Amino acid sequence: MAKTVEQISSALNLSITTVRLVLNGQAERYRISQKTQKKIQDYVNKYGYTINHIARSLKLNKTETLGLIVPNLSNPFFSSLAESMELSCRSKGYRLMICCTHNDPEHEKKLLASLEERNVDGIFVVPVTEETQMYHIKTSNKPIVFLDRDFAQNDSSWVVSDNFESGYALTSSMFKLIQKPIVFFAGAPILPPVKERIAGFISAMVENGIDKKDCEVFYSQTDLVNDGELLMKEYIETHNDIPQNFIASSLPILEGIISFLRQHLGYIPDSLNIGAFDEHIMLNFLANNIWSMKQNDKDIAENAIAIMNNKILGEKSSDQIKIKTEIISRLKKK
Amino acid sequence: MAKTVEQISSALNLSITTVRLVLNGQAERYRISQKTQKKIQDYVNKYGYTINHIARSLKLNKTETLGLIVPNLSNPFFSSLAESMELSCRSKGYRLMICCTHNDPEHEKKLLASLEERNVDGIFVVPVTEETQMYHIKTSNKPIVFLDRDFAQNDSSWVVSDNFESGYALTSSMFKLIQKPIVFFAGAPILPPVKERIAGFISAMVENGIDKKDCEVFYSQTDLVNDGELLMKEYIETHNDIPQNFIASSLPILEGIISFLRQHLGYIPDSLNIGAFDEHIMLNFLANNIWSMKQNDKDIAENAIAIMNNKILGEKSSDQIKIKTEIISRLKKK
DNA sequence: TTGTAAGCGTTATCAT
DNA sequence: ATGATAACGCTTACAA
Repeated sequence: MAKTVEQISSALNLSITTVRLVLNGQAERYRISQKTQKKIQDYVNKYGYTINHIARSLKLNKTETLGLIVPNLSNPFFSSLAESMELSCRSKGYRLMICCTHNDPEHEKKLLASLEERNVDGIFVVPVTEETQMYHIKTSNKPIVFLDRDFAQNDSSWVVSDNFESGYALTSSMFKLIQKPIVFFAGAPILPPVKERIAGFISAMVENGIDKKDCEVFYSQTDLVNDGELLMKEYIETHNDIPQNFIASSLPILEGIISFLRQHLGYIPDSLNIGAFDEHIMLNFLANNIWSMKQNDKDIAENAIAIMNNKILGEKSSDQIKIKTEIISRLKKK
Repeated sequence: MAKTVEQISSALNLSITTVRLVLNGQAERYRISQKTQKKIQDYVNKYGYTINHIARSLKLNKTETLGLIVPNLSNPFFSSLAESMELSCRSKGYRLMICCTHNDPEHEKKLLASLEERNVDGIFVVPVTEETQMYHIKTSNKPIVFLDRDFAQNDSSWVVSDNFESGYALTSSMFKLIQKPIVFFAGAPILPPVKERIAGFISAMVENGIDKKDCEVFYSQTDLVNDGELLMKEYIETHNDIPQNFIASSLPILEGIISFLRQHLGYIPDSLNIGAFDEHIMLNFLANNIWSMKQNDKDIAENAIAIMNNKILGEKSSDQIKIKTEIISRLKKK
């Protein structure tokens, strides 16, 4: 199978050019005779022909492939982002190579290098640290669009959610119902989205008459399930009680918090009012009042690929786009 | 940046071969002078060098890249499978290209063709239908390892979970506690895993003295959230009641079931006993007794890549491996 | 110790 | 209407 053009042409006693012209649909333009066309078509129908994209890439110096580097796929936000990115890329005629860094900065650098070696046309990155982001900006010679977060605050291109607004809206919504202070469990406050969500949270609290020093924020190191557990543990140790109203800065953090409660108490009190960043249908599983801020990953993906396309086409735009989030509330029926 | 070997050699007035030898770590073998080596090293340190993997691939006819085709990434099982696959591949020196079919057979065929055009060294597929699986087997000229399901029942290579045993174990475990008939909500019974899980379920029920005709199985078309909702709707319409004890054939189906209950009743009765295929930490969110069968995606990934490696090395093994699953039970404290 | 040259399968340009 | 050929950057065998 998988004849090359060379094989086809020699089998049919035609020149490579002739075969290529009909294979590339330029038969009419060059007025290749019907007979020749048919001969070639028949042969291809019989034996098949799969173009060698590698050779094509070498010649044209483009691969029609883009790279996506995310921390992981177990965070549902990243997996749905990856899925949306893959869809958007394909609709623009690109393949997507998805890689995970597992939060390892060195790994992230190696992945970027490896994508460049493979000559992808452009790279999307959810950077793990400020340092890696700066490194990529400095060393890469491919178009880069950063996703989900921007540490750099320079003229690099990025598409992120409007996290301040998101934190503000979530907090306001919750406060309207519960009228009480809310605790914020923050995964990794080094991450700009977390920082901004906290800022939005505090801003909304203050606006609702809560003193800034009464806004409790618990910090952790990373955005993983384990840290959610530690955060809740820490709260319980310091307060000798569980928090009635809280917000989790990401789904993995929430997963950890709930897991810890389940272990600690044996159940999840359904009186808790819970706010969450990122939406997931499994939030339905909770019996509580629950508000979640859904990021619009389709929108993020489409904007990101549009920017990338511009860059590839040589327009040196350095676009920076904030995408609106949407609140989903699930309230108990009384 | 990104000098090519050609550029380096002409800049330093050395031959291409010389530069290449030191870049490929063969300097000692060919006794390149220290001075020359240093000159090259310094230059590369200063200007950088990223090998053109595309050109290399064209010459060597291998890309060190594998393809993975899954239905989607929103099903947490597939996203964690993809993550594990990516890890395993990388540990063996391969890149992984992840693509989603969104359950579209034609799409699946196109993706496979496109991976072949890109000359990947091998392809992992979670096939959507028997027809596509057969098609791949017949038309592909790359090594293929099927994952999660095998429709073909011939000598193709696959790695799947032991789904009969999985269904049997889950049902037995649940029955031990509840001693009552259990309802099975089946996503897409055309899928071999679902079929086998049902067979295991029935086998366990019968063994526990339940008459086979009292084993209720509700069927649907696909494995998506929407079908879970329809299944529960159908049950409620025919029984005028909700099922006390049930099993969902996949997480999306369970998500649909729970969502429907939440809409229909306004809450999830915590008396329900729930069995689920595939594990997810968010099952912690449910207040119910819940048993889940965890597939060992790391094991699946490692076996799959091992088989692939053999195939690539030319050993015509057609391995077929069933991976054990593990039960996770979360029982309410009394 | 260093250099030369063929070839991988395309594309693109120029001849016939 | 069809054919010949250079070039993309790499590997590899062989020559000097």
